[in-house]
Amino acid sequence: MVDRTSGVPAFRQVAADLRRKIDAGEYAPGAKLPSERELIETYGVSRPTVREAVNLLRSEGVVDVEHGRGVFVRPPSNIHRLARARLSRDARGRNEGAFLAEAKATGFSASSNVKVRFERADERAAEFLRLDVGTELTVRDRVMRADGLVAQLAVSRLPRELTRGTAIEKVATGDGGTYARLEEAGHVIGSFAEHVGARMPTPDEVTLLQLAVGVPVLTITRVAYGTEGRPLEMNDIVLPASLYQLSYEWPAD
Amino acid sequence: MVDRTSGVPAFRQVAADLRRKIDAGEYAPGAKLPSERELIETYGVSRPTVREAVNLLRSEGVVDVEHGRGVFVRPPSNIHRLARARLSRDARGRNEGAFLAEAKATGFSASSNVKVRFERADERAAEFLRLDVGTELTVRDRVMRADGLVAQLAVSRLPRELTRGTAIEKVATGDGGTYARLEEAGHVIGSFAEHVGARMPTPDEVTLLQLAVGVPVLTITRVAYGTEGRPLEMNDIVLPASLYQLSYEWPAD
DNA sequence: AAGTGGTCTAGACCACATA
DNA sequence: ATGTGGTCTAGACCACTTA
Repeated sequence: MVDRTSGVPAFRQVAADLRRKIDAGEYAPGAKLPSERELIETYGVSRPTVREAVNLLRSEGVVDVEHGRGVFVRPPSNIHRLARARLSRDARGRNEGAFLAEAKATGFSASSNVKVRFERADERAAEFLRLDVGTELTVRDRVMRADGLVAQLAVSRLPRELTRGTAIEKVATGDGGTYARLEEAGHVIGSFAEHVGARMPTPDEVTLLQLAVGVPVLTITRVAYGTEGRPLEMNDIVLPASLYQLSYEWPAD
Repeated sequence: MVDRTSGVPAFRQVAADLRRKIDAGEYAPGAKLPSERELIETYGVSRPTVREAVNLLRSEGVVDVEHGRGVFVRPPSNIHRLARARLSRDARGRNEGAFLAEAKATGFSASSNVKVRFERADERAAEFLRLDVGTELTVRDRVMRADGLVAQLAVSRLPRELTRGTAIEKVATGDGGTYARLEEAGHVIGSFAEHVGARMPTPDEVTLLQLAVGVPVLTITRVAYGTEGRPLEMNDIVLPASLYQLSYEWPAD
């Protein structure tokens, strides 16, 4: 039963009590919570109030709701660690690119859908690639799947000048991927930078990545530089935060 | 007005229409959306339906709601870039530690509250620090503020063996912070690793970090290793994803 | 005082999952 | 067929902000 004199809204009291029971293990991961009708009885509140409480837990990523089945404690998902080694020349030598390298390493069957298009650099692209706004870019738009589930979105942009006549402008870039083709064309990669952030997904991303409510996305903007420091490629990557962790290591200096 | 025959729920249609108008610039960042009573008229739906639509936008981080004032398009916030240089020996030499280094660099006045305690290593800490479960740890629990606003939470754990008799067990560690004291005690730092993820905040974090609805947190687990590769410290850092971006760069190999 | 969002109720009907 | 969540209504009263 909720305390009507405390000043704390009823739906927050219900949510807090359920959260406490989940944390205490009273409802284990994967377990079903009482139905909305039962919670109405238990706490003495109306259905909209119960639903507001459940929605709060949902947006916190604590529970999953399945229509017709019930409300379940969200089990922790297996986190894939992406290490910078995924971008090493060795990894490129062995297969098709960073994503497929990782997938093979973790025993996943992987595939990816690619669309290639050309566009003019906007302000952001121009800054990362150190070009003038309006410079022609080759854009590779990829949806990557592991075991049939969509796992990442990636939009790669390169100055078109670097990609003319290479397989980078084809859908299939061949073994070692874009970076291998760049190096064959004489643009050896000297260094990488990654800028990592997180935000809530757009509705499009929710659909494409099949995201549950309350799951943010990690965003990575990766820039590949040539040996003289010239930016060769920028890659905007979006991945479900529930599935990935990014690992970086470096010597102290 | 909503289309009752489309099969798309009314509150989603309202949310989609408002989102479209925001994206199109019809409501600029910071602008006030029509009041709930106005939206009821515009779309021909009940108040709970309007509120459900607004809640959806809120959980996406698109709008902020202010009681008694209205609903506003959330303006983009200034993103601080945290680069790995924040952990360099140079930065330590100049000031009190990684967080204060960053704050000074960006012109913020910064402060931090620290609590020191001792506890036994749980399974996770034991794995990161390569110790046996139950080993005694020194734990430094920090709340860091920039210009009075809470900006990050950090929980640092070290084998107590390394901290006995040092200022690391005091609230004030002195110039250069924990890492400087570790090196003075003969434990020179050889490398760092950071494991980055994101998730929705717990209710406690929402309070401490004064987070708006729809803002995820970035989580960093940083491990500092000695020159022989021994883990010296692990640091669990939580920061609002709306305020920070993490940058890493490394030479191609 | 007037306008805004915050909370809550008591229902109704629909859609999905399972037996 | 039954139980589950999904959507929606038409109110009511409260709390905060601004004038």
